[in-house]
Amino acid sequence: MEKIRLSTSLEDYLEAIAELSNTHEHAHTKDIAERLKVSMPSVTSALRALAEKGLIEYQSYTPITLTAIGREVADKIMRRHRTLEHFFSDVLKLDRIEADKVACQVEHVIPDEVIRRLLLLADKLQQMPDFQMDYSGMEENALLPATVTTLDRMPVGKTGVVLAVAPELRGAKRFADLGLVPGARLTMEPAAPLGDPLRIRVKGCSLSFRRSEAKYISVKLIG
Amino acid sequence: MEKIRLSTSLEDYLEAIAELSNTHEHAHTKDIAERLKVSMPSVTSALRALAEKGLIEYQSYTPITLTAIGREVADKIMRRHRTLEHFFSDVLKLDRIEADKVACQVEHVIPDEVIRRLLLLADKLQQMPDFQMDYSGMEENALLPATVTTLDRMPVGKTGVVLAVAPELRGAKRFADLGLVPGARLTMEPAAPLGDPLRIRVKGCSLSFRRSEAKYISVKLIG
DNA sequence: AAATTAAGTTAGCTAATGCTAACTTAATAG
DNA sequence: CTATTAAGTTAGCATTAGCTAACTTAATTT
Repeated sequence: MEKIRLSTSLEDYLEAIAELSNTHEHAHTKDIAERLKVSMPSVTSALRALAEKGLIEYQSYTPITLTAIGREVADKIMRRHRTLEHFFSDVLKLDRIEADKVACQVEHVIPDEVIRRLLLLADKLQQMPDFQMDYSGMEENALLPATVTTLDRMPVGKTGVVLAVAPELRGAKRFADLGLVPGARLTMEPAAPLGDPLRIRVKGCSLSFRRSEAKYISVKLIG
Repeated sequence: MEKIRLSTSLEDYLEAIAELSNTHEHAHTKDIAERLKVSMPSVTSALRALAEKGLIEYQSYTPITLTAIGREVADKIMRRHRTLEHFFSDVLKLDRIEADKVACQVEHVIPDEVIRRLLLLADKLQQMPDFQMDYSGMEENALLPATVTTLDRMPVGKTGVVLAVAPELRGAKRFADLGLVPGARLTMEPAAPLGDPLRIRVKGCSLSFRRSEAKYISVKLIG
């Protein structure tokens, strides 16, 4: 089997066709257009493209049918979609509509392996009956809290947890040996007058960085 | 402040410029091209587009600078990126490079609210020292397991957990009252000869569906 | 300072995806 | 069995985003 590369939008069309041919007798141009919120001519050209790739049987003014391969590809797309939707709705507690919308976007760009892991995570969490997430807090319009930043932006006196040290940082290994590893807790110490060589405290020792170096270190603020 | 709508690719360019102007004196066309793996002329036209939107200061053959707004927008994009990267690398245990790559794709299509929830989830899990995920199992090339499907595709005799019942299903409420709610465990019973009215057992009672209706019910297979 | 090289730009092409307006086919209603 | 309407298509245009080839500007060598 050759690998069939579909663009985002062709994946959407194929998915819509598959779903419509489940519920209705045939997938109609108009229904596809409505579902994907595009014009009918856009659908027509998408159909031509899908037919060229052997995913659907298509001739003008004639009902559309999925080929065997088309069916297979569509199934996979739908499986991916449903898995993501499940994660968004059951783990992240988005409402159905939102979960569907996000899944619809993300499904085109996320590798299978990541989906597999999301599913495993969802499973695991579902098997822990005492696990309860509270996602409330300024709901809809919340600005993304600035909890994840880089070291150079961290205010003096604050404490954070190291998330990652970019390998591009010169001497990253050396710093790792000194305790600057993901998970380590660090505190920003009062800096030099100009604010450039900045100092942090990690596991008892005190390290100093140029501000330009500090950009390479991701930190999650605590408290 | 007017909301600035950036395309996926312009977001990438802006992000690259912001990162380069952190590490290097200025962001150079060539460096941007290399980082994003595009040709230099592509960069030039992107620069023009960004300048037009007031995000960068740009004149031919002259060093690029971010405007105040550009800086702000770039910061937000980078924050989103880092938060996703954090989730993928620390929760889903993807390696740095993969986490970065996936974040880079997903960041363009996922709403802030979802990112916020992912961050809250990551936090929570990090605060549970005994929580350990095992994502192993045919690593890289794993096909996505078909564990999430729809009811109509479920084999006879198998058991599954209801994930969701699409509101489009006629009589969804009635079924919910009978126990068909997310989380409920169900078993597929032997069906009629033609396979059409299919029967399932949920919490002691037995329900039957037309195959076309069953499409609306998402199920995760168990075992 | 002239010559050479590297960086950056312009011009002009292609492909994907969408649109509107105009046309053709098929379906439906008298 | 026409006449009308609805569905579907074609033609032609616009935008985004990328490319190569050719040119211009800036930087570097000698």
